[in-house]
Amino acid sequence: MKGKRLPAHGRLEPAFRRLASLVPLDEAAMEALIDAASHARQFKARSQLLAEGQPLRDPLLLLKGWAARTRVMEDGRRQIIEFVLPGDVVGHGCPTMPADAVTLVALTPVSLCIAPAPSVSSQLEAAYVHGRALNEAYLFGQIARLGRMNAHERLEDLCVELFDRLDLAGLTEKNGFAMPITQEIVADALGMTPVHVNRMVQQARQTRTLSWGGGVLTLHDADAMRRRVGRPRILPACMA
Amino acid sequence: MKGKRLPAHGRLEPAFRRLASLVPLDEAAMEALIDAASHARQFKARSQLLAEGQPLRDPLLLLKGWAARTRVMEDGRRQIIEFVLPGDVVGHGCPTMPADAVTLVALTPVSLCIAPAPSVSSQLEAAYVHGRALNEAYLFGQIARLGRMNAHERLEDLCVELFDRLDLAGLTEKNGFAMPITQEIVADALGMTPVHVNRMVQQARQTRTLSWGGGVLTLHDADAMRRRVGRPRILPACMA
DNA sequence: CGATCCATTGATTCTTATCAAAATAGGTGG
DNA sequence: CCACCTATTTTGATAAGAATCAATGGATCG
Repeated sequence: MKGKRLPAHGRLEPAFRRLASLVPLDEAAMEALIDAASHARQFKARSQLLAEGQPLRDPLLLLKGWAARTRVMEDGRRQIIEFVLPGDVVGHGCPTMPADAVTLVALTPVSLCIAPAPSVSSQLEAAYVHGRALNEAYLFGQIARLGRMNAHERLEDLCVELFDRLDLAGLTEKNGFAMPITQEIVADALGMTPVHVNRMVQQARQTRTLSWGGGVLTLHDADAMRRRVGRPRILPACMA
Repeated sequence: MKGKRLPAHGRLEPAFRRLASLVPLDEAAMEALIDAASHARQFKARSQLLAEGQPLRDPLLLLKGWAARTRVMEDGRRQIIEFVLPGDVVGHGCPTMPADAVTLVALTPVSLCIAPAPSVSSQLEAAYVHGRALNEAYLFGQIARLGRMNAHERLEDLCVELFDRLDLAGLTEKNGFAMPITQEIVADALGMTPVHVNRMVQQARQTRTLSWGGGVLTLHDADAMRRRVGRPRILPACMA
């Protein structure tokens, strides 16, 4: 397969585009990705992609749709640990260590494939490393959000994180992006009740901070918001 | 150096003992650890061990004392992302990616050394992998704690986590352990105010759930507590 | 002995959860 | 295209949980 046959960067599959944003990928990497994607599997929303504590043979690459790692308590309280977006790799950590007590669920219809082995290209490996580092940073962000921000700040902070993450995959347009999840799911991520999320959304709409409707979320001033939540944009090293 | 010269398991340096709990270590690993520890550096409480975003040449191994990764907001709010305890390795992630916006600070006087390269022994490498996996699980635990538990549960959950983690390093006695940090620091970890932490501690004392005083924390029934917080004990794979 | 840090207590306010219900949107089959 | 069903969003009223403000008491350490 020749380079000519690869799609132009602007039209890349979002998941590939995100990886290529982290580290420019060579042809070997692209071919491996395209091959892996050709064996992708589809899952319905709400399907459990990975059971709690299930050991993971191969790391998975999310191609399309949104997923989340969640933890559910006995009484039903649910916490989303992290969102998994197109281009994210899950299960890089430790194949032998199923201690996580965390489940991977599809939040929307999802397309998944096995992540090509890092050995096919050093660029691909570097992209994985950077991806892991970014995801760790997002985890830290989630902790700070839950621990030290109020409801209003949490919502803004999450919106900015989602925007920045989706932007790496080319899944944003100007100041907005497709937001395929419900307020209830946002509540599960932010450690709040759906009712309160709704109130915060109302408030943000009134202050013209954001619009959210019809499955599209728009940040009216992403930079101002980023400043307000004290979160410098998290970028991979190669773009800093 | 011969095996005979190695200290008996029961008298191992806690940091080594923790690593050895994850994966039994061979002589090469032990020697590398002992050698690394001989170049350890001491730091005072509150010293900043790693500045925000500073790239990390070599991963560090904490030998003695407690540290924490923290994030501080502009207005002074502080969140402890995770505690770093003896035997924990910091900076394994991604040497090239300083996007973290997280700082490593000593909570007590601390002794640190450069973690021996995993290449010295496959057992050591495996121990690192398991250590990373455990630490990721602790991170997830922290998120669920902050997102979905009330103040009382958070305190209990953290106590159980600390107990289990210290136990791996042999730093517990029966049901208790040395607790070298203040309620204010616990508050920073639990996303609460020091005042409220204090109230929860009072309450836990009255219900004879725990004792905390004179730098020692005792869990009167760790298993019951573990059940109450719905947290199966997190163990490395080799001990499950 | 003063100074400082930490733990503790009380009074009050603010935030967020909870409960209940109405309105809206989306999807399906007729 | 409509009627209907279900999921989601929205609104209101109230209660619980945690923060805030303000002090006091107890240690410990030069």
